[in-house]
Amino acid sequence: MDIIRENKYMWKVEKFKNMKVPVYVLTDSQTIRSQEYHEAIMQLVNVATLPGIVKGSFGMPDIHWGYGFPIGGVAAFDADSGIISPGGVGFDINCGVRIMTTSLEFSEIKDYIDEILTRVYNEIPVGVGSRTNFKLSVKEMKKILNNGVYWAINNNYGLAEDLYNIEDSGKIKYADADFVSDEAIKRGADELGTLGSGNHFIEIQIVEKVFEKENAERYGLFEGQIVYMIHSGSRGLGHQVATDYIKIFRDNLKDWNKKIPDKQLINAPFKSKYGQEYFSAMNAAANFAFVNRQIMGHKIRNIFKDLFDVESKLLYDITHNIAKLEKHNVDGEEKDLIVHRKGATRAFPDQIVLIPGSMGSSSYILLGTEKSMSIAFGSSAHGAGRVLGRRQAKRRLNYKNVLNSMKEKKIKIISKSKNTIVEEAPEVYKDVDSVVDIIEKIGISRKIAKLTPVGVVKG
DNA sequence: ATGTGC
Repeated sequence: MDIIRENKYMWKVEKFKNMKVPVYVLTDSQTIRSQEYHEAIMQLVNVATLPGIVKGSFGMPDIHWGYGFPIGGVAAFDADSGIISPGGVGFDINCGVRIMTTSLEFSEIKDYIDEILTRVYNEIPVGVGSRTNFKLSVKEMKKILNNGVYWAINNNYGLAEDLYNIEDSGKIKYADADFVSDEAIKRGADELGTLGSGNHFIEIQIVEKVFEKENAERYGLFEGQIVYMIHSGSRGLGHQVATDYIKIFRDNLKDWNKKIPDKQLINAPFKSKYGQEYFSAMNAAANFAFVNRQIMGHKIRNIFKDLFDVESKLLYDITHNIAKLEKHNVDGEEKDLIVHRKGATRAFPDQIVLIPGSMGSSSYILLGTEKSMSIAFGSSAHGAGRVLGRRQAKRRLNYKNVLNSMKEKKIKIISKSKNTIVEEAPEVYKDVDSVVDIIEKIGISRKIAKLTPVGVVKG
């Protein structure tokens, strides 16, 4: 397999064998040859063989191996002749990031970080299997799955204005709860407003640096400001939807999937019965995830209101695990496409892009660009990308050292699991600053603000 | 990511 240089930050694998389009990887010359890239690029090659794929099989700078499709991959399929695949979305449907801003400066809250973290930890269930102590009825769950954040606003979990600041207003219209299994609904019924574990987090952060003053001001951002970020998804409900439809496709679309180069790329024609049913269920799970982050954001907003008498503003909430029906210009022709972004963020012109770091490392607020539309269907990266697997992390790092380095950086942390701390330590990820620098140099997003954590809640 | 592994 030859990887050729297309330009300074774009690499190409020409079509060979059954590939319908080339592979394009957006990154610099240092990372392109690394081991974790090699596996991911092989997966992008496999994706390039799938029916109806348009233009290219794209890798963002943070790509690494995932189920079927790599994490950090973007692939768009013709809505009429193409496919939809659960592996191209990921198990955590609508895993995403929410950022909320306050009018506070760090100096005003620096003595209260522990108190904020303790209250967040006490009021929001975190960790593996985190549950609320109430169970929603099936009827209520279906309302949530169909109406997304509109349900939350109607039930006093937030302000009406929040709807303007969520991707798709927190409600994807193609959702249909009738295609979500009883089992998935059951799993979700006591998981609404819970963080989960792994790379999910709640952080209190400082705006460390503003890059574009005018744009920062437009969004009410200033250096020294306190903001908070939530990184979470659709919990067990989304996981169950993915599991259910992978099985449904296996049971019912055996012939259709005969030629896929990897079993994990199992898919359905988008316009088919099974394709549409997965699309409806996936969007229902996406709405659940929007509400999940809405409820956590609302609770933290109330904690800040109670402690400091300030109102927080939802700046933006974005997903980085989803397949979306979008119109894009391909070779001068407007086409309806089903754009799979798995560990990739939509980055339309002038739209907020959020890139979360991990524990000790920084997070970023960026803006999408016109140029991103002409590269990978208006997409950008979603994080730093792992360099160490969970097992490797446990072998090379230990809990005390990770905590000490957090302490040296003056970052407070509350966590449910020692394992998670080691598995999600900053050292386990690529340097987020360099990933962000690359996406800015490529031109798919522009930096608006860099955020540094002062307090972290982990599962 | 996940009531963490078929």
